[in-house]
This record gives sequence, structure tokens and C-alpha cells, in this order.
Amino acid sequence: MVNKEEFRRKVILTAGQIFSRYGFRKTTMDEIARALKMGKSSIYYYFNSKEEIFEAVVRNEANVLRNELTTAIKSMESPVDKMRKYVFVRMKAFEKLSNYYNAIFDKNLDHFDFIEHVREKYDREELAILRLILYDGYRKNVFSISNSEYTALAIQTTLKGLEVPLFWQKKEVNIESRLNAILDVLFNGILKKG
Amino acid sequence: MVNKEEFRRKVILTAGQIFSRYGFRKTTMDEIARALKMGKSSIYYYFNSKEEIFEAVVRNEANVLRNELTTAIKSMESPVDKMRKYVFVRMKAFEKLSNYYNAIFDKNLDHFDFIEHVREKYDREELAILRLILYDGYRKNVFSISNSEYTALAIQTTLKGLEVPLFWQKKEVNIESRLNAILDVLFNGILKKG
DNA sequence: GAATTATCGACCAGATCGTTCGAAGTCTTG
DNA sequence: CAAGACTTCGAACGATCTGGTCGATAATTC
Repeated sequence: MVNKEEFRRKVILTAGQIFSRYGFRKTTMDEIARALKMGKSSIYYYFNSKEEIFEAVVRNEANVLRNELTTAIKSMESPVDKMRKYVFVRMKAFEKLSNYYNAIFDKNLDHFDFIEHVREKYDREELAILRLILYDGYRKNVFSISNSEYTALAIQTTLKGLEVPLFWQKKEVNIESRLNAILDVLFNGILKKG
Repeated sequence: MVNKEEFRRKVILTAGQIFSRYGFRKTTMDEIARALKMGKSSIYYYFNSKEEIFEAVVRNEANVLRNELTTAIKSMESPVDKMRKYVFVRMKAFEKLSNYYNAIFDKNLDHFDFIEHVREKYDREELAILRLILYDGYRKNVFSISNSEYTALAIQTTLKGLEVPLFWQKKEVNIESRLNAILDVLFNGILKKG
């Protein structure tokens, strides 16, 4: 292999597909190796353990999500569209990632400290983005908000509430309509009347 | 439990969800039991083995598919719509069932004789349905077919060809457009001109 | 052709999994 | 209530699987 880092990326991408499908526990090193057309022992030349691969996958996925979100809101002009788009892209991504989550809560896998770090970092970033959207809407005279920080927190709390059925693996097909309802409430309570 | 057969159904439905998600191998008896809120040994009071549950699940799924298909074509009036609907419902169902399939081809699980029986039976039924649709179209003067049996076989062969990427787990998101293309060819070659 | 980099098969210890079994709880019936 | 059937369960077991190690050995570089 020309570049060691390059191959690590390949492993992360391949393993990510399998992890997202079967979760951490049900994914075996042998599967990852076979998908890479290698002997499984070779993988240990690039990673120290299965958990290390998983950590790299999750961190990578977090980066991908960040990029998706920033480009998503950039593609929208009006603050209302920005907010709507952000919320939808975010929840769609979380839906896709739900396998990771119930992989993590799978049994006694509580020694995944890094997950909480990743999550905390993401939460902080999300809050910043939300505040930015809100403030942008305020400046453009579309939103009327007394305190963007607490409003952003309120929105984030609601979105987190919507994650619960995802974790809990409940089908909940109508998450989209629930999102729309929430957005309606949010806008009609926040939009400057007249 | 009031009725033993009733509980067997419950097991089949619950296990079916897990099997379809993770495949035969990656599904454990313990998972099925937990989903049923039972001790896993209790399940053996109703079924003799994991394979027996899997067999029941597959047979049940075949029945569900049969019902879906017959009601689907009944809901359509014109032969063209019937054919189109049948093909789409069928492929959509197979997509959903693809997990069972690569569960079966998973490693050395070649002792699933019953699968072939189920498949053979389904193939015969499908052929009958296709011939019925074709003949109906012929009678209504919409199709022009020389031999409905061989035409039905040709269609079935094509559909089977489309299953391959499903087995092989290739993403192949554009299966819908491929279906449309096939149907276009089929109709334009089969439709009475003028 | 030595040194370094990369891959692999064989192997191991522990975990997991399907299944069994006997004990115990619960319901039915007389 | 008592006898017997029905149902549930935890413990245990043998077989298999799995993450990880290690030394041999290619492949590549210098």
C-alpha cells in the first residue's frame, strides 16, 4: 500500500457500512477483513482493536454529518428554509445512524467513553448552528426571538426528544410528519406576525 | 397462554422482524426471547429448533406475499396496470426479503431444503398468475400473445434476473428505473399496435 | 541483499450460542 | 384442595465463534 493513512480510510469506510448495518456486536473482524479481501490479522497492522475501528468510524461519521449539515443550510436562502432543511437533514442522518446507537447501548458496552465526547462536541456545534440560523432570521427581520441561546436550546431539546424512538428501535414511520408538526409550531410561535 | 397456536404465531411474527433485519445467523434465540419477554428456553416449548422457527417465518412470509400480490392485481382494472402493479409489488417484496436470502446463502447453511420447496411452489404460482394476467389482456384485446405459457416464463426469467443484485447485496438503488425499462420493452413488444 | 513494510495462517483463551433438563410456578379438573 | 397437566425458567453444557497474538514469509525499499 502506498499510503498507510489511505488504507486506514478504506477500512473505516468499509467497516462503517457493515457496522451501520449490523451494529458493533454483530459485526465480526472476519467480515470486515473479507469485505477488504484481506486476512483478518492484516487489519491489526493498521488498527489495534475492533473498538479502535469503531471509534474511527463514528468520528468519521460525525464529520460527514457536520459537512452535510453546513452545506445543507448554505444551500437555503431564507431563515425558515434554513431551519427546516437543517432539522430534516439532521433527523434523516440520525435515522441512518440509529444502528450505531443501539449498537452502543447493546448490552454492557458502556466503556465507549469516546462516544459521549463525540456527542458533546456535536451538541455544542449544533447549538452554535441553531443560534446562527436564529440570529440570521432575527437580523433579516423574519424571526422574533428574545434570547437566541435559550431558543436554540429549546429546539435542540425537542430534536433530542425525537431521537428516543430511534434509539428504542420503534418503527415510528411517521417521524416526518411529527417533524413537520414541530416545525409548524416552532414557526408560528416564532414568526413575526403581520 | 390460551392458545398454543396463537403464541406460535406471535413468535413467528416477532422472530420474522429480527430475522429480516439481521439474517438467520446473526439472530440469536436470546434476542427472539427478549423481544417476546420470555426466557429463551421457553421458546423450545413451542418450537423444536431455531431452524424450525426460521422455516415457519419463511413459509408465513410466502403466504403474506401471495396475498399481497393477489389483492394488488385485483385492485387494478386494465391488464397493463395489473402487470405493472404485479411486477412492482413483487420486486418490492423481494427487496424486503433479500435479507432472508443472503441469510440462506450465508456460509454453509445449505441444509435448508424447505427453502427450495417454498421457492418452487411460489414459482409455479407466479407462472399461473402471469399467465392469467396475460390471458386476461389477450381476451380484452390489449395484448397480442402467441403462447401465454412461454411468454409468462420469459417474464418470470427476467424478474429472476433482477433478483441477482438483491442476493448479491449490491446497492443497485436504480432497480425501479430498470423495472420501468423492462416493462416498457415488454409492453411495446406485446401491445397490439394501432 | 539487508532492512523495512505488509500480509497471512495457525492458534488460543474466552465468549457466545443453540439446546437440554429438571425444578418450580400456574392453571384445570374432579 | 390435591393430582395432574401445562407453561416458564435458570442453570448448565458442548460446540462453535471471535477478537486478538505471533512468528513466518512475502513484497517493497534502500
